[in-house]
Amino acid sequence: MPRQAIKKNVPRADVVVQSSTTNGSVKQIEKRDRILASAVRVFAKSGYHATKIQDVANEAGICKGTVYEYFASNDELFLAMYDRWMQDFEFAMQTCISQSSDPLSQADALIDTAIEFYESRAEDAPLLLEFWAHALRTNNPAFLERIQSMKALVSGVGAEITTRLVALKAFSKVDVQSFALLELGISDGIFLHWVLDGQTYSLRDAYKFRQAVIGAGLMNPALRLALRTRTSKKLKQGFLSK
Amino acid sequence: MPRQAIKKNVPRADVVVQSSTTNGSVKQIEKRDRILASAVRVFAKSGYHATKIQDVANEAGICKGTVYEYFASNDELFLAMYDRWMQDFEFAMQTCISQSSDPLSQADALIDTAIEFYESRAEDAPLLLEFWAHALRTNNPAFLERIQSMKALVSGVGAEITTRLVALKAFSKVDVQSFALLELGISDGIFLHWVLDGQTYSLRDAYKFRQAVIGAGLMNPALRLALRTRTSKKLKQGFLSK
Amino acid sequence: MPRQAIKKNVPRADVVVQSSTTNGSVKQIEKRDRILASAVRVFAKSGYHATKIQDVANEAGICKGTVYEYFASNDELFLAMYDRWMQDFEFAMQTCISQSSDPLSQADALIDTAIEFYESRAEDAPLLLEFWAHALRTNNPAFLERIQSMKALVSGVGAEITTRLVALKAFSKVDVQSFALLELGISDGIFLHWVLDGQTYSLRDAYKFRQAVIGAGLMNPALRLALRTRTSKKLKQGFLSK
Amino acid sequence: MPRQAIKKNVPRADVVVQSSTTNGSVKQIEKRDRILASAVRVFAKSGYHATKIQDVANEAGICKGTVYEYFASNDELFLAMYDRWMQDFEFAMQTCISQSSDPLSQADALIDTAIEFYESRAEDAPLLLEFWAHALRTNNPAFLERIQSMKALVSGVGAEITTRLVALKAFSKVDVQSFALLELGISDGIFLHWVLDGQTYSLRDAYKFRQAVIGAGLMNPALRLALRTRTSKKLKQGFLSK
DNA sequence: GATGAATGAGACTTCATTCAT
DNA sequence: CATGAATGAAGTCTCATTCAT
Repeated sequence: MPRQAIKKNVPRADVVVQSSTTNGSVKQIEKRDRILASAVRVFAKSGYHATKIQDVANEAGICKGTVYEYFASNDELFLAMYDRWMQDFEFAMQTCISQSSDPLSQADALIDTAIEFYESRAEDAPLLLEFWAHALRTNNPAFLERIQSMKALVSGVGAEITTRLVALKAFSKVDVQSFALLELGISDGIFLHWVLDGQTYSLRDAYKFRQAVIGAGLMNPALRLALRTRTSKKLKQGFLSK
Repeated sequence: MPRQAIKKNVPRADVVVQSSTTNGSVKQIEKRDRILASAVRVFAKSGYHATKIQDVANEAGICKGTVYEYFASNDELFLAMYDRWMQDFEFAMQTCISQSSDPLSQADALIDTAIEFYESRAEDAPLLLEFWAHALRTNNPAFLERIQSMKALVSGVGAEITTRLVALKAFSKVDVQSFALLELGISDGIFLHWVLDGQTYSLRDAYKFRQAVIGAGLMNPALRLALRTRTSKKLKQGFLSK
Repeated sequence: MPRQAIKKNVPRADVVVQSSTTNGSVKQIEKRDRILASAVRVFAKSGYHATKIQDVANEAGICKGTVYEYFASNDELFLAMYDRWMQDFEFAMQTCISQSSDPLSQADALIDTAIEFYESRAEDAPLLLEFWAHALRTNNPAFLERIQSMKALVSGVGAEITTRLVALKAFSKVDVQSFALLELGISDGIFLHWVLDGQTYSLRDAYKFRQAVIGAGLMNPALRLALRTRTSKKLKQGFLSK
Repeated sequence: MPRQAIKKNVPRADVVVQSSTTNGSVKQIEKRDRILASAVRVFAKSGYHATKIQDVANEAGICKGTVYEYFASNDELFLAMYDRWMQDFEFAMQTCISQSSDPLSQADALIDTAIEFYESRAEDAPLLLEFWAHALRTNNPAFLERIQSMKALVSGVGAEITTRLVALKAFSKVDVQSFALLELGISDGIFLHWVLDGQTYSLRDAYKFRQAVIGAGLMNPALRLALRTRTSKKLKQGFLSK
């Protein structure tokens, strides 16, 4: 069935619970994973546009035609890579949130998740930018859709936490959707400049600095007072000092 | 002068006050400008990677070879486009800053400049993302250099204003470099998501919302109190409501 | 294996005795040979500089891209053609030399080899000139290297024969290296003018005439006397009479 | 009259005896000469095929279009260059011959002329090879015609000298046409290898060595005896020793 | 399923030549 | 006459995609 690569179903790695009769499928899935992992390495090294199918095949130690058995195009590889990432991110986020029921801790944990996620993928960071840029240009709507659903997910979680913080009077009243979206923008903006600056400072410090600034903004006076010393110290220190 | 397109001197548009003896130069500059303008239109429509020199030539109503007379490559065209933008942005920023000597007004004005700049170039917005992504991938260091110098310029202005706000005790003490860089990141992050969201809400409202959040964070208690009503209203309203 | 045409191993045609397991390789080699043969035909007809990859592909009945699978450039094709020639020449020379152990006969045989080689490739003759001219101009050092090694080979054989002739007192004492090099120059010079003259006379006659002149020069008096009649006849006859 | 460069008559430099009314023509001729000289420099440096009209114009300090005023094509420049050379060569040869009436001295002088001519143009040497190669390939018959007439001239002179040497019984009887042609081939063959060898030895020594070999071949016994010591020394020494 | 040779559309770039100024 | 910008044909080379083995 070599001729229609596109027909291959695209199984989630975590759904691979297969009966013994679909044994062959397991192998297929493993191979698909191997190709995808190779693609990410090549993408990360050379960038999306400079990556040729042949490069991916070489990296995976297979031959060109075989890549087409599993992925119909570079675009599909790129999407699958994003899916894998976002799966990981979602998993990390859910794990993180579930550790605590206190919204303030959860807010912190959410940011930590983002930091760890990005820092652990520092080499792939430019790929995210390329993904965004590509999503805006390609005719394939799947790209923007993926981004939208990821945004919905993350800002949904953020909005929920914020809602609870407002309910607890820890935060001023605020349009939670807007605030969650703003937070997302801020996070990605910091990330963006961290990447453009060649990752020359600590992403964690930058995020913590932003928390000191933003947090201070919405907190109620009592809470702000309680955190004043810590906040003040962080503000004065910045995130650029070595 | 066909073989060294790169050597064509690249005069600032605003310096083109030439004596009659440099007549030929003026024509060249005008042609270069025309090609560049065509390129931007094509880039904006199809994206950087999908744009072929032939497309630019068609758009400009000239033939392929002529494009090469003025720009050695697509990259050069892309850089020139960015230069033109940044020139415009710098000019707008300087004009804006010089309107007032009050740092609070200047901070507002700075943000207004950014808003107006981006909104007036809404169609080209994805190009900025592509520029960033490309800068991280190409071997041509000029791309990242351009970004660095733009960052230095804007964050320099921001840092100066912040320094004065801190000196006036309007703002809490803060590492001004970090804060200026954070502001830049935040601005670009909001812009990024505005673009990814298909520019479906008002960029201005988003920026104003962010001012309510951030400004509230660093302001001294008196100032915050004075602005409380306005801030509170903005926070509650968000930027997503139509 | 498309991206590194150059890496294709370039087996000597006479070594292609392959086990059945290297079946694929044999096919590749055959195809390479077929392309090369086509290239030589096209080169011979139109000349090196006028030959486009597309022409070679057309002649071989394949498409452009396929040529690039086997040869990275026109230059490589040209070199391979020369290699093939020189392989053939070397083989013919070695065969010829080994037929006899008498140096005088060997000297004759060597010249016969050259004559037969050139005459049998009369159509390709201008290509040799082009190869020389190109070797002096291209940045690719392989061209001159090939020429040098061919010169070393031929003049080495010539020097050895001459050394033996001198040892036998058949020839006057002479610097054998210089003499061998001179012989080579003379041969190629005659060939050159034969080509420039449109191959309008017999190359063989010209070479024989030259033997009468040169041989007469170095031979010892006894030998010269013995050959006088034959030599004298050849000298009087020249090589231009039909 | 810019449109038909080809119509310009191609005056010999030595024929420029013009009335004052054709004053402009003198300037034209001078300019033509200047362009030609520039062309030779560029040809010599980069080779015929790598030379663009623009390069010639740059070297001459004029602009591209002007080259076309004087030469319709690169080919015409190449031919003109050859003409200039051959004019010089012819002049040198005639001068040289006329210095003496003794054919042996004239034969020597002829060779000296060739040596000096080639040595003084060592840098241009590869151009001669390119000229030959090009002559065999181009559709323009003028190239081969030029070569033929030069050959006729030189071998004519050579034949005349040889005829006289034979008449004087200094040389054995020989077909003078063939011998003259052989001499020409030998000269060019030595020259050819001298160029291919990177001009690493003395062309003069190589020519003198060849004279020892060839001269010895045709000379009558008495003459040979008279020159024996000199000849023998040259033969032993060769031309490769430093 | 895997392979990798073949394909050929298509982008890049160069440059001889023209021609308006 | 000189200029040099414009032209566009022509060649190089790449690589996504197909498909026979």
